[in-house]
Amino acid sequence: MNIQTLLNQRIQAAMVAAGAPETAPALTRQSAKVQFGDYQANGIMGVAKGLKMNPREFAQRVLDKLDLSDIAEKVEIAGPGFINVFLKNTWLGKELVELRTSDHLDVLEVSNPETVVVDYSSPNLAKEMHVGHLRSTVIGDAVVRTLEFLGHNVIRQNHVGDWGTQFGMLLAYMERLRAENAEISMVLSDLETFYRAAKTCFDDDPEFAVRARELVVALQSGDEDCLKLWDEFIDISLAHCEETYKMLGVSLERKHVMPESAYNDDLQNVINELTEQELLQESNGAQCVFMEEFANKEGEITPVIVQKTGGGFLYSTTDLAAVRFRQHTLEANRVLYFVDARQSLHFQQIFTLSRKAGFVKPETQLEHMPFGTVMGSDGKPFKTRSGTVAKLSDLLAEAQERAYQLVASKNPDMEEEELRNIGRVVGIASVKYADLSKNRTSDYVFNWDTMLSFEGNTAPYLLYAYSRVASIVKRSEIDVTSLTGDIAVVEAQERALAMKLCQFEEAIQQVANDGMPHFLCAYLYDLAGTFMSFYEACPILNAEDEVKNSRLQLALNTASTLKQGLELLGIETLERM
RNA sequence: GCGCCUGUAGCUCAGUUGGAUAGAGCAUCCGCCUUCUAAGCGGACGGUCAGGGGUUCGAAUCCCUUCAGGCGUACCA
Repeated sequence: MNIQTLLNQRIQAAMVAAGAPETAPALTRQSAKVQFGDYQANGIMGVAKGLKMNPREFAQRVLDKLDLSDIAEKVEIAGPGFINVFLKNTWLGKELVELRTSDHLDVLEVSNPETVVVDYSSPNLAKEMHVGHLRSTVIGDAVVRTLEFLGHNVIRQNHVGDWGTQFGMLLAYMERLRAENAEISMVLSDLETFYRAAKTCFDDDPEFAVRARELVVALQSGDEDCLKLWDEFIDISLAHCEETYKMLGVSLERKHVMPESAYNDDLQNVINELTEQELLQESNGAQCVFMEEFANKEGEITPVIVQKTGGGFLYSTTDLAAVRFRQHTLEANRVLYFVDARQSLHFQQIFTLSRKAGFVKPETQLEHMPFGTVMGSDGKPFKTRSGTVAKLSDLLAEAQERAYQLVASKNPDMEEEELRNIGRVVGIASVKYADLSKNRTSDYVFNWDTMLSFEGNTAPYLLYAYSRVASIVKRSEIDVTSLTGDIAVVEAQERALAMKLCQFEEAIQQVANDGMPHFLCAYLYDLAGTFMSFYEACPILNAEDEVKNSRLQLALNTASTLKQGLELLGIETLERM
């Protein structure tokens, strides 16, 4: 149930009936304050102006055409011309019974599912995943889960970097180790060390550097031995990624990997098509596209280089090939790119060029979902104490250890095994939630203490709230599937909780539209807080039968909404903590 | 130089696309455990929304400008 949409449609229809143009927006929103009711329509003033009418007078005409008596107990005109809607408690109660008996939290699957291609995570396989990959991976995964929950056809694309000059260096080092009869898979168990060792050889040993360059050429010309070596490296590196995904609880699998190298055979075709369409222009030996959209005031254009002097291709070329693939083979209606904000210009260029070249249909949406940088407390990009970029797996291990210490200190009597599991869930959840709960586009400061705190908008608080609800449901010893009867919304805290529960769909709709999971986080935090207040004020298990039955259903709805919401964020829940 | 992003309470962050008296958490202070998990709840304090100008019924939000910071800007990705 999406109350906002429902009210918006009905108010808008009333506005049209009252003489507004068809396109006039009702702008129905959740009310800013309790005294303004549950929902407010903000569109009246703007429309009245267009009609050259007094806004309050027009609001009255709209009310004359608006019948909300089935769901609202009061609809009033307020201020300069707002329409405030106060929903009926009985209606909320009925909706909550719907919610409880629905297997989908009463969220309607979209009637027109889209094929949404989501490009996220996309680490470079030359190195291990580090903290810089956290945001794309975690945010992308939350959006993917949300889109799927709403019924869209989602195609994950892990556009990993598996090609380029640095692989020559890595392959040369593998070759050397092999000559020394070292066990390659063992040496590659720590990719970070491996990379650094290879780099040292490359910098210090001229012979090695020559060999590295030879291997790049061999690799790109399809030399079989070289490809075998490369395959082996890629396989091990991907296995590292998968380990991290598993640890993180991210839904990416091997089948979602669509590496850069997969487009190799298509790159020349991209150039050919651009040539045919007379979009290409040679400049300083490179093949470029000059688009007036990227001109400055003096008319100087920042070009897109699609082929280097000497014939080599670039990431632009690969991205263009990927756009074509996603349109023509995957048949995307919408393509989302969860990539660092620093690549904004690059994507603007790729998207604009893709349209000019007809690589996508006009109605296909290409959306860059940029995100900010994870910062240290010094305000600079997050590093470890030693000053290196933090490996993601190390970071996650530390999170679990820190959470374990916390949990163990609060539960001295708990079994070690359970403590470890709670530590694992809370630690991972804390890192993910700290990231997800911030506005995607801004930078944020990485801070262990705040993310692991039980106070405020944090994973521990939400997990605790969930375990509290779960505990109530369990203690009731009632087969919850057999619950029947009405949900009576009486006390203020019951009403606040009821209202929140009915707004789940609105929150996830925002996540799907804008690719911003922090809307769902804010919602869940609100919901948890509202439940806590209800929990303090309204006894559940000790209440009389009918009240108990009603409140238990409220608790049950809270539990399932929290659980589902966290699941959409890719966060596990705990029945006890 | 040019372009993009950011600037909101002492700190960390929201602010539903232009709506009503700008909201949370932390910190500080004051209350609440013989009843369902106090890892909790209730309350208080705290603001020139970086500065200035403009647009209009109405601006943290849109436009112009100044300042401060970050990032990008022709053959890395």
